[in-house]
Amino acid sequence: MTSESSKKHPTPTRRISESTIHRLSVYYRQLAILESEGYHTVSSKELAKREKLTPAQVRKDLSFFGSFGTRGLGYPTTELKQKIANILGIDKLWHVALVGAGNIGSALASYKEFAKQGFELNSIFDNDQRKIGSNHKGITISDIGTLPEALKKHHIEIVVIAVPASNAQKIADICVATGIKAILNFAPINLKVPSDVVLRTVNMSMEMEYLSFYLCNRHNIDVPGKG
Amino acid sequence: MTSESSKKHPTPTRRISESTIHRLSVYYRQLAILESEGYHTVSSKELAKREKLTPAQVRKDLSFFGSFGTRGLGYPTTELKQKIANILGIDKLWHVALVGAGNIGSALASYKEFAKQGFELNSIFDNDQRKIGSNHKGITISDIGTLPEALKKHHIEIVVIAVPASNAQKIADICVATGIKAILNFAPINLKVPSDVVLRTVNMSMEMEYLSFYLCNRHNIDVPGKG
DNA sequence: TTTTAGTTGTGAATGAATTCACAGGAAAAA
DNA sequence: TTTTTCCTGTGAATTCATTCACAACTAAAA
Repeated sequence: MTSESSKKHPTPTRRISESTIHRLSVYYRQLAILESEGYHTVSSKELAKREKLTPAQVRKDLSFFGSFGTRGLGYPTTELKQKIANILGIDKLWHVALVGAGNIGSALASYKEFAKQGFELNSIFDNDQRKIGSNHKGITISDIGTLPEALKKHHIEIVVIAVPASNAQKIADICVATGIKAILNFAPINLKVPSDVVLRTVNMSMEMEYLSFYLCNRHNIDVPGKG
Repeated sequence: MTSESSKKHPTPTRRISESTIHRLSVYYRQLAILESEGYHTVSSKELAKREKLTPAQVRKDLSFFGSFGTRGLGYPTTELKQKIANILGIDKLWHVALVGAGNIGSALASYKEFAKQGFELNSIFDNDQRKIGSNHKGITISDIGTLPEALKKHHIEIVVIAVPASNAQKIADICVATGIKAILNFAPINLKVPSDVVLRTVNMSMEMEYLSFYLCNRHNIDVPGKG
């Protein structure tokens, strides 16, 4: 961590929309590309063009967190990338545990993008005796019964749930009871967590259903994002 | 398909938001649960309570597509579920192809929820000679070079892309050229497709980044959905 | 030095999504 | 039959997100 990254960005006074946070992730990726292409600065216009957004949107999103640009010049590529990393909290290492070593869990354990962004997966849990003790990409699979103590011992901050829908709520409850405040859920079920715990659910069937709706309706109606 | 399901719902006259479509998927799942619990009717109040939404939101979402309820009574559970299936287009069989039989691709091929919702995965493609010809859950993995003709031959309507980011755009271009109008992308890259093709991208790193942002900021600011 | 071209940051205007509030209707109780 | 209770469907009001439009500033050219 550089001294740069530990400098705090101004605390936003207003509610930040989910869309804005999502776009910050998008800007971060595009800035990495611009950096690799040798650009030292980038304008909101160029950034917007590359992501099919409006320049005003880019500037407004960034303005919630501070003034990072120079009038007449644009934004310094590397510095802005670093600032966004700081805003998103990805300029530090997060300790992540994975629960469920089935099909999706195994795929996630092998997913290299996580590590690249500072998400360190160092614990995997399962309830299948045949899997417990075995090695997956250098990580030993632990008994799910040891989840509470292991979460504390390894200072886990984020739990990825990839167990069948029928077990997911039970796992979520254990995580919440152990003090976990962030859960990424792949089970196709609406988990209930307290309001101070942030939950993101990736439901692949629902993504397919969106595509299906569009295929059925694209001749009749406008669809968002399809100017 | 019943005669019920082929009856057309009224064409919406106004743009339907992504959020509304997403919530229709949510209602659909909750209606299946209510049905299994023996409820013949359900009020917008009850449906809202179970999904942490407002009753007005539920009624408004449904009203874009027609009048499905009875004043004083609520909505007929089974019938409404069927109507939503019809709106979403999941009361028919969709032909789906998967490109990429790596970690994520393999997990998706084994994902049972797809088949349950009428998404029939009947073709898998890869460029790895060791995988081509082998069997995955009863589906032979084909050479990616045969993609264009195979998409036509099997009447594929939806393509799931699960190849590395570096190859994803190339695959998307092939799909678009072959006439595919719906793509579900798992590669961590912003694919470019024409405006008449619907694209959904699932980027797991971005989901993690959202959690990270929340963990960093929950003490300072409001976060959407966390009243 | 002055002018011109370029770009940010932000209050105001606009547009979109959600919630309110109530007329209209259905069923059950009185 | 009449009254009461319940619930939908929807126009209006409100809240939230995006876009506009321009003052403020920078750099480079004249």
